[in-house]
Amino acid sequence: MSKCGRKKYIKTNLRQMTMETVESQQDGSVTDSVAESKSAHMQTQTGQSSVPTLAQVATIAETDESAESEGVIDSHKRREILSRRPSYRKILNELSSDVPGVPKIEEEKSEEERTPPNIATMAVPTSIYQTSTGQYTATGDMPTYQIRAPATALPQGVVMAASPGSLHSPQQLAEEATRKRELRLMKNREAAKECRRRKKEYVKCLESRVAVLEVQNKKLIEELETLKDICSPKTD
DNA sequence: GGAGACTAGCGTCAGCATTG
DNA sequence: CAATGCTGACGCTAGTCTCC
Repeated sequence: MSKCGRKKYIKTNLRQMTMETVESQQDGSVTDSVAESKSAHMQTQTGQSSVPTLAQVATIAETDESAESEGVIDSHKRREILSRRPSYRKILNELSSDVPGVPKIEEEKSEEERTPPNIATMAVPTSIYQTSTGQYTATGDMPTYQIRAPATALPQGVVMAASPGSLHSPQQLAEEATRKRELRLMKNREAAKECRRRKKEYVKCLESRVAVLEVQNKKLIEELETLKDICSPKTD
């Protein structure tokens, strides 16, 4: 980032942080979801609790209006509240079982089988659209993009170490630790990309579903009006 | 045209879930 | 039960928009 951008960023965040601080100081309870999530995350930094989802945060904000602080919630209940929701893949697949036309997010395995290794493929963004009959249709370019990290694509300088038993010196151990870290970071990087892709797909799917339901709702309302007219003809 | 606001996307960390 | 996967949150960067 340029220095200008960096400055902008800091300023923006300072403003947000200030506002959050003011809010939390004003009423003693956190109403801002962002502030809530941030504070929750801070707790995780100190090893206190897990991170709530946005929806969960909203729920917490709603249900805990009367509660003065988190201390009121006993640890078990809080754990339930903060429990993790299923992955986007699961949610979308459950969704797809309700609505036959909704495309499933494909399993990792099949993606790998489909995509030759060492090849990064790019496709135009997935378009999930509805047909005139209200069915969801997924175009053929379902995998929005896939940048597969080839098995041999370890970062430069990262060498496949020998088995742990053959490591002797502290230096070797340090190198092994570094290598593991690099590997983990690389995998996590890819996982994060994939996760974001799925999330976008999931959101698109939900948006499509909303569109379909809105159309259906409109049609039903019109049908109802028609039936009303038929059943109660005007008496002039 | 410059400054600030807004947005999208990325890398990383942390912690729960899943798997072997 | 350790290793791995998944995902929310955070910090950051870069691009675009809007206002002056």
